[in-house]
Amino acid sequence: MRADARRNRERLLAAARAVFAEHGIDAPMATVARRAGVGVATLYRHFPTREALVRGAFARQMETCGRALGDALAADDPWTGLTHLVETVCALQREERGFPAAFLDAFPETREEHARSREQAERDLTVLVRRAQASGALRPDFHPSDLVVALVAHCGLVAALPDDPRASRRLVAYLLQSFRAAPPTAPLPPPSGLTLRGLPLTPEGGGSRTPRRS
Amino acid sequence: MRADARRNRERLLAAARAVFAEHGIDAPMATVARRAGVGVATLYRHFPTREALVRGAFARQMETCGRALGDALAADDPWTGLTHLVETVCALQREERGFPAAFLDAFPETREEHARSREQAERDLTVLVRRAQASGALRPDFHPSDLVVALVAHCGLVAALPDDPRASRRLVAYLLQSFRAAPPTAPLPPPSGLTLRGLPLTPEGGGSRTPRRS
DNA sequence: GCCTCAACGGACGATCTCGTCCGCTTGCCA
DNA sequence: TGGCAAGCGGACGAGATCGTCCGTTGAGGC
Repeated sequence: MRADARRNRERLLAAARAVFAEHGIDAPMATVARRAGVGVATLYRHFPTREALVRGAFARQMETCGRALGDALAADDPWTGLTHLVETVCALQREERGFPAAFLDAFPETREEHARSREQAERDLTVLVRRAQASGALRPDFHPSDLVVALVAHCGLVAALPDDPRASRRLVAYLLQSFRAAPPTAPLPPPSGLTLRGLPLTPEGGGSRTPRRS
Repeated sequence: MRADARRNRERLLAAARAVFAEHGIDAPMATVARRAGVGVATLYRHFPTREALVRGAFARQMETCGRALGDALAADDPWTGLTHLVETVCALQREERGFPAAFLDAFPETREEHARSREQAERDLTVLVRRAQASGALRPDFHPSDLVVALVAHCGLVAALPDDPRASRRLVAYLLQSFRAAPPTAPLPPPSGLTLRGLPLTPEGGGSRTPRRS
């Protein structure tokens, strides 16, 4: 790859993050190109689709999410691991503007290519949850899919209120406290059964569709 | 108003709900008109802006949300009232497809016209929270803005996963349990201080902007 | 230093959506 | 029943975005 091509690629990614943060991930491709100081053709040459650009722009964040699950499993105390996992992912969503939208966009459908690593992540999460329950810190009726529910809800919150880190922190605190085992609570409704499809808890986990808001 | 005009208006509202549910509230106006079996001009005559159409389509839901706060205040037990409030609003978001997006769209900025009734709602909510805390059921560090946080987060969840009522119910249950006063929990981060601006907890509360996703 | 081709840029046609304009239709009152 | 104005429909021009095509440029191997 020629030096100028590499340079332009980096410029495009930085411009994409800036533009997505400011105008949302539906911002015109031409805006990103202009911000990067290149022509549209160059943008399309490097990233043939908007999805490829989004994926490229937030690749680092996706990877961080992916590592977070591994770190959580490796932690001495499973509850601490789970807590760190939730806080890491939520902090990322809070801090990188366009990321929550990319995260949500990535969620609903993902190519089957990454099915293998997703299944692994799924198993890891199950193990983490079981261990945390066995340690007595996590409530016994917690279901792995509850983590997905929590992350998607938090994601929706920061997408709606990107200027309010306090709201995010507050929600995370409430959720983590309600996950904690406590003596006598009312039974929960049945778990949602959501899987990790597309959730970037695995390093490759990225999205494919570009759904409109519902 | 002529009979055919009234009929068309109703048709348009029904079509709008159907189309918004299926394609999101950004669906082309022409699609709504076609679904209603009328021309675009008729649509624009009845609803000059997309916002007016959205507002009209979900007016009943907005009103229900508005009443819910009054009902909560009137309830014998304030905790029961608060619980009903949250469950009513969340059930509405869960059941009417396009409503969560409309709700979120309505949120960030609202005309100052309704400032008065919003302030009233704000006061009502504060009273409700104080009463529930005095009764011992609501945790003392709960802040009225936490209700906004919870509703927006739930809204984001159902907007992202409109086909999964179980996820919604699960989140609501976790949140309500974490709001409940319990002996010894870690201190929460500072409250977000969000207000009810635009949240349709007051009968007139509707939105004005059409923000893109962030 | 020269030459070649990878890489560039921006114009352009296609597509989509918006909101208005204007001639026609029809409900309703006298 | 007749007339008229409220109401209707669809064509249309403006504006925005997409993604491609093609002539030009300059990076890097020799």
